[in-house]
Amino acid sequence: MENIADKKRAIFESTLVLIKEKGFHGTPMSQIAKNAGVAAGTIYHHFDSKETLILELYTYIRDKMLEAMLQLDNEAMDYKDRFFNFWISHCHFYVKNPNALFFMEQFVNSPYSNRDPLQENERFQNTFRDLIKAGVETGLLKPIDHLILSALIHGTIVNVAKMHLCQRVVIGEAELQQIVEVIWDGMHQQPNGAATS
Amino acid sequence: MENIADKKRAIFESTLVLIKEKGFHGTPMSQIAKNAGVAAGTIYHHFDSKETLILELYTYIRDKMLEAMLQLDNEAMDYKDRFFNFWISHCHFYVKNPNALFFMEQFVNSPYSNRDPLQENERFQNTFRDLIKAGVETGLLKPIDHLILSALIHGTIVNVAKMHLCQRVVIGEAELQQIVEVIWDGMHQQPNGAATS
Amino acid sequence: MENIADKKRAIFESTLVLIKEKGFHGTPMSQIAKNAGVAAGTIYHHFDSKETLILELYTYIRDKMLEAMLQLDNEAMDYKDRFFNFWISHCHFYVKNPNALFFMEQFVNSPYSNRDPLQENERFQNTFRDLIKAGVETGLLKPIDHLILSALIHGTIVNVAKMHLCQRVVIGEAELQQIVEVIWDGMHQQPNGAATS
Amino acid sequence: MENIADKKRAIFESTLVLIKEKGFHGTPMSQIAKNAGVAAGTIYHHFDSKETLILELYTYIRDKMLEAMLQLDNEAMDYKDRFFNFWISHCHFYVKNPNALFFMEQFVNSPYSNRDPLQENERFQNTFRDLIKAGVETGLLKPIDHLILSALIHGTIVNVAKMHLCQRVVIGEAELQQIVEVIWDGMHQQPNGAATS
DNA sequence: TATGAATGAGTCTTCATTCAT
DNA sequence: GATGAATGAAGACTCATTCAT
Repeated sequence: MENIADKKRAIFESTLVLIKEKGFHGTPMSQIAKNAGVAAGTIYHHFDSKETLILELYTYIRDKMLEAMLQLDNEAMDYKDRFFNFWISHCHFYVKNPNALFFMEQFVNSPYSNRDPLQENERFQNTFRDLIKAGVETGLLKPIDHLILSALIHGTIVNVAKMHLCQRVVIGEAELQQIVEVIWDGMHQQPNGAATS
Repeated sequence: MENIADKKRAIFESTLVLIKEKGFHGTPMSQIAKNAGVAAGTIYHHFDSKETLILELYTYIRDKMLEAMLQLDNEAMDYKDRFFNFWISHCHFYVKNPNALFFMEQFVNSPYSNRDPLQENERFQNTFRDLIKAGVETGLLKPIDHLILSALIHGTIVNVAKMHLCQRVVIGEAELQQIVEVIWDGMHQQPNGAATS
Repeated sequence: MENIADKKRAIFESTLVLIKEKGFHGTPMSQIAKNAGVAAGTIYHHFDSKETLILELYTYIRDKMLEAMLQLDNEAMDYKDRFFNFWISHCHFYVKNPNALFFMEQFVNSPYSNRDPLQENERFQNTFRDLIKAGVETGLLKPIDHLILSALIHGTIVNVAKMHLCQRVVIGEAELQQIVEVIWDGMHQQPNGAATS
Repeated sequence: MENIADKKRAIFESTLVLIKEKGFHGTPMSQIAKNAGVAAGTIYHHFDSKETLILELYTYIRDKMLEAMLQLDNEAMDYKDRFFNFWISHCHFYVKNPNALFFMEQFVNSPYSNRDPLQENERFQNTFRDLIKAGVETGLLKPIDHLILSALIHGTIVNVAKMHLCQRVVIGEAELQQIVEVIWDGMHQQPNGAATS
């Protein structure tokens, strides 16, 4: 039976919607249950506590995100294309899943994230990190600690997605392309090693 | 009286510390009061509710941040220097006020920020926006919607500051310089109008 | 089928163990089921409710206790020996079945026992009462209401067994003998009718 | 102000009544609060949790009991009189405070009592123990471990009080006197050292 | 009969807010 | 204004019981 997985998914999605609207605190388990179409007690057959639910929801989203991002990726592709792909598909994911974006942002800035074992998630981190590292090692990206480059990339993705979702600017495919160009131009290293001044 | 302002400040700082540690939900008014050295009821002489307190705290921090950022700014300076200054002093502010960073990040991603009239804050936004707009208009920055550029800049500042505070990379003045260079290189438009490819 | 009786017994024993450790309240039906090796719903094929289960468990234990106590009894024996036997075998039962002791003590002091029809149990009461009554009637015991004498006897048995189980004193066979001697000396009536002063 | 102590007392008494009627489990904090004339939350200003409340209630009762028992005691009195006094005033206390009796009996047989530090209560234990020890040392009582004698005494007190309260026998002052006589006769040692056989 | 996932009423507990002093 | 005890609504969580399989 797919039932169990289905029920968990229903609870995840219900939680996601409510947390986006009301925040962690503003989202009672009773309402999560109601919106998921189950009884309050049922949640506790699948998750030990509200905290566990949120922690697992985090992992669930990371997995979905990774899947979405790998769909277009291909190690045989040109580095720059892979770089662009990554940035854009990550951004797309957030734009298409705004609840996920707001959840993630609340999560990483909340005390929950400190308690997270962060191991499952490493699969996501690793994939991303390897791409950046490779760029630095092959000299395509400037010689800067890959963690810093990641921070820069991730920061831009999230903020651009948020700006889009807040409807403050229209950001179509053309704009996205233009934006990644900016990121790339900043991180890219000229073949002769001379970064633009 | 300075007393009132002092008491408000004490409440603000107490709130800031607790929210960084425990999050909005994990921070009861009673504890804010205790850490601020006042009685629980006293907070309600200064703030209508917990929500008001948090909303005002947001403004309080924006003001402090603006003040910090304007200290080194000077309209007579070279554009690139002003740009660098802005980025770096903003980042410095967060690094020196980690509680403020974590508060702001929780705030902007919470349902609180949706209710914020966003008017007070415009002072901050305006100052920043004008700089970016000027860059675009004078052709020093690529011709991209200034809101997008702001998003990119802000995203990088916040994420670099977080990475620094999480102690995952050592980020000294040299690294900061190097990082803004990346941002600048990405946004800067070559005099001849040809952006790097 | 022996199966049904076996299953009931398994449920009884599981309940007994858990109630000793956790008390009535701390013992969920689900755990009783798990420790008994059956499903939660199965219990309800054998008992109408948790209350019924506990009420029947009470009877189950009374029966086991009576059986244990009658094993050494024999109407042909000397009265004093029967008296000693009763006291000691009752105490032995509790010492060998500490779970039963703790269950009974919780039970008789709980609101459950008020609802108990107390009929089944009379078999136990009767056997015991008859012995005491006979003692009074034959003048071997002091002329005191047999219910009072029973209370005295039962109170000493239970408390001595508890003291033993709490490991606060070592109580071997010699001590037991000495203790019943005390009880007997107190209740026994001198042939000449003069009770000790 | 006596207010705080008064409020605690009101909560204690409310708890006592309800626990006698409904048991630990059947007594919700909300009802304790209502019967005590306070709000549910108020209880938590005085007690950390339901468990703490019950633990403190235990101590509260021990104290009241000790006080009642010492009222008639006097070291200058004849040993036998003190012994009788102790037994009877203890029994009286239970008869006059049936709620206390049922609470104590539930308590000592529940998992709560295992967590009790049992230190405060030692005052009670010590007073009682000293009396018994003195009896053994002076040869007035049979040479049996004082813990065993205590168990016998306490067991009889509690069970006689219960029998009285269950209305199964009328136990007046004359009967009480007669009963302690039984206990005394059992434990007392003949001057010539020959216990009755 | 046996199962065990699902139910939802009921519990303990927290905490924003009030108000008499 | 300041205090902090009191309030009680609301939330997380438990568990006896049911019922479709």
